[in-house]
Amino acid sequence: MLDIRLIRSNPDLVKEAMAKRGAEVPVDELLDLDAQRRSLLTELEQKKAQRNSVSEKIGHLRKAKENADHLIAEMKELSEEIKEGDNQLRELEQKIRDILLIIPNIPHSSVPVGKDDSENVEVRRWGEAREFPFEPKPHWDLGVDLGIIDFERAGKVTGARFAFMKGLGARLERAVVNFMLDLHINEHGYLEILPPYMANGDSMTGTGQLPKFAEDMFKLEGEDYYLIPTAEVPVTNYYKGEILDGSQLPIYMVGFSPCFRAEAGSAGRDTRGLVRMHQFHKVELVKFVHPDNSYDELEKLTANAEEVLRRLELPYRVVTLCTGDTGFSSAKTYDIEVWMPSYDRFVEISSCSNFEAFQARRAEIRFRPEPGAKPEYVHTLNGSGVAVGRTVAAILENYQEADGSVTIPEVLRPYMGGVEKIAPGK
RNA sequence: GGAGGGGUGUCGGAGUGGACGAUCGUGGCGGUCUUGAAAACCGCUGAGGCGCAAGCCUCCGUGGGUUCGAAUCCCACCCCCUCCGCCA
Repeated sequence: MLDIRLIRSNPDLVKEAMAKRGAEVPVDELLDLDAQRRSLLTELEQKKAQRNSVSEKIGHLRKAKENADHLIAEMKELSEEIKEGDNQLRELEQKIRDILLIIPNIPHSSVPVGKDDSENVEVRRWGEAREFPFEPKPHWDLGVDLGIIDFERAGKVTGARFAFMKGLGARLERAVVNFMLDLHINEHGYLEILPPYMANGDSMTGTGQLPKFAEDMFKLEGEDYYLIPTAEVPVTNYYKGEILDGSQLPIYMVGFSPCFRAEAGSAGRDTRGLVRMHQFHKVELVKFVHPDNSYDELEKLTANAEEVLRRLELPYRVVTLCTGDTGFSSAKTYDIEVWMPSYDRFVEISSCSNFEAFQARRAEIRFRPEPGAKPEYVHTLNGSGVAVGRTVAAILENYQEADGSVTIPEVLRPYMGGVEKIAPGK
């Protein structure tokens, strides 16, 4: 959510930013509603001040056993007006909030202007894509042939875009999770969080999934509970409505959770394999930081996510998303893309964003810079550290051998009980 | 799921229709005293909105309602605690 005061004082800046994103936003309507709200508020406050002082007077008269009927009659009328005004005000505020909640964040000045993902800018590359002396298999064939992934039975038991992981496949997934968590906890200084896997509508609004992206989520019937699309939701909302002590910042948290996504509108895309599932695991990095250094924190967070791929020795690149491709709540996003041989291109495996005060304002997460000072909004950041299913897919594909086996990356072997290879027929 | 109790400021805990944005204690900050510290004493100490300011308005779990006036009365919902049931 943007600060209404910014929109009021600098509407052109906001319009320009929205144009860069390709977003249609009714700024003028908003300003008109805001002006109405402000004049109504002034009028109402005057009336309330009068009501308060006269009501007090009535109290005094009553105590003194004097007659106050004429004042009461007068106040009855004023009260009616106030009630009506309050209703109008509530309506206006609702309309204003409804609009504010669908306005995306303003892109940071360093974000390249562009219309879609074709205009994202590569900032660095790491590792070399392996040359295969044989035709590499896609991970879904490898997984099925090795007997470690079963898509077909998942289709029977649940439906499309689900999978069973079996045997060493399940173990590999678990190893990847533990490796990532240990790295971020022990070496990068994050606090481990195991969050709830459902969150209420208010939390979903806080991080920006609602109201615009309801169709992307699974909702429990008859409840205000949604399956989380990412641990970002529960972990960021952990401090919802709170005022933190400035000395606590920065706060680093790493949450592991399954993620549930309806994938509405992606019918026909990535229908095979582990890349686009209704349920997948993700290790998510979340930061609450001082506004002055949130961009340094974004660089560090991205580096923390990259470290996962370096240790797994998976080739990747980092791109800065352009204005048209940057997510709704984000001011700046780096995507990390891993090399996927079957796609013959890089595939997104992490998305690292600085939301500045956008989420903090929605979720009311503030900090007090100094004892006694006024609270300010924190800046929130998050990034996948990284997506587990896609990591497993990338390992299978990049580490496959001509005989259909898959070598386990060195760093994962301790987590696999020393297993070095997953071979067919085992 | 059933029965009962409860949600008030950092925390504890008063307050059952008007002088209560809220007694008191506690914690925090500042000061007096002291060689220093502790103790004692004095003062300050929630959030938000509008305003240059003075000041005004709103907020006692949330949302409605009654009333000239609501922390206080009524209704609904949420959360917490205790007991029972059921489970992992």
